[in-house]
Amino acid sequence: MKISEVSKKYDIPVDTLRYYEKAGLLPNVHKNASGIRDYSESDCSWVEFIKCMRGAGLPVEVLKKYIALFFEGESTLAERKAILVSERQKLVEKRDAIQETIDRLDYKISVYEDKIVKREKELIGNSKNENAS
Amino acid sequence: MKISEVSKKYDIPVDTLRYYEKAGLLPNVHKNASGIRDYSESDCSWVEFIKCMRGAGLPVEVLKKYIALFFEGESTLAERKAILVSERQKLVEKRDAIQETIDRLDYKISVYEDKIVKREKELIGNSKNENAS
DNA sequence: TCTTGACCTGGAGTTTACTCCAGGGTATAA
DNA sequence: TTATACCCTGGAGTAAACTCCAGGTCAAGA
Repeated sequence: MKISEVSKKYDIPVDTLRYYEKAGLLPNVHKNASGIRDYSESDCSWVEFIKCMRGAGLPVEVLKKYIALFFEGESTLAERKAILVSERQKLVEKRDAIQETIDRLDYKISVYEDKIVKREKELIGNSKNENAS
Repeated sequence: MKISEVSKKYDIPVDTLRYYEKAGLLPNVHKNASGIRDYSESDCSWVEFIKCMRGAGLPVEVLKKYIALFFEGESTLAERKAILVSERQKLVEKRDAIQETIDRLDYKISVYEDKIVKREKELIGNSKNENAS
């Protein structure tokens, strides 16, 4: 698969795909004789994984470390798991912080709705007065 | 309240508090004759609000706009509400993306646990063989 | 009076994650 | 065979949100 196809498939700019590779997130993308990338199925799975993780905000550095450990083999299983557990915990905290903010916004929005209705009523009242005077 | 007290109370660096002010998030912090900031109760409420919103990832620019509208008065109620609704929606999407990633990590972590247990068993097996030979 | 610590400003520097660009090679359709 | 579209690299540029620093003011305690 060529880079433009991967880009389209996962909706990631080609520059970003090259950047991820340079950063060490895609260590195994094969290049043909004239230097053009040819993404394998496995490369694509990694792209999809990276997209998901980046979408949740995991740092590129963390993904780089994880992926490097992955390609070191079985001896790194425990360390890889530790990374995932730690990042999972951070995501839970982030999700909860976001949820609290959503709840707070919900409340504020409902207050705004009340205020806006009230103000509209007042404006109608005023315009009636204007017409009457 | 002096800046260092606000900093301690909300766990926000003094430099960040000054930065927020410069960015327009705290338009009303009073300064005494010698130019030293004195945060009012109301300023503190804004600091707390900003901390919550920034913690969920709302951009400084958006907060700046919201706060500017707030100080313009009642005529901006609808516009302010629209900002909150729009940001709320983005947070919901973000929360859901994070939740999906958490779920995915949970699955991966459970797979890792299985693999690690399996590998430990094999290692014990090998060491038994070693002892026997 | 002197020193210490907290405060001030304007502006430069840092970090993260892209994003863009110049300059150049390659393949393929007309 | 020539134009067009796509690919490459290395490196510079950008955006957001801080974070740090130099150089200076000011109040209070020894």
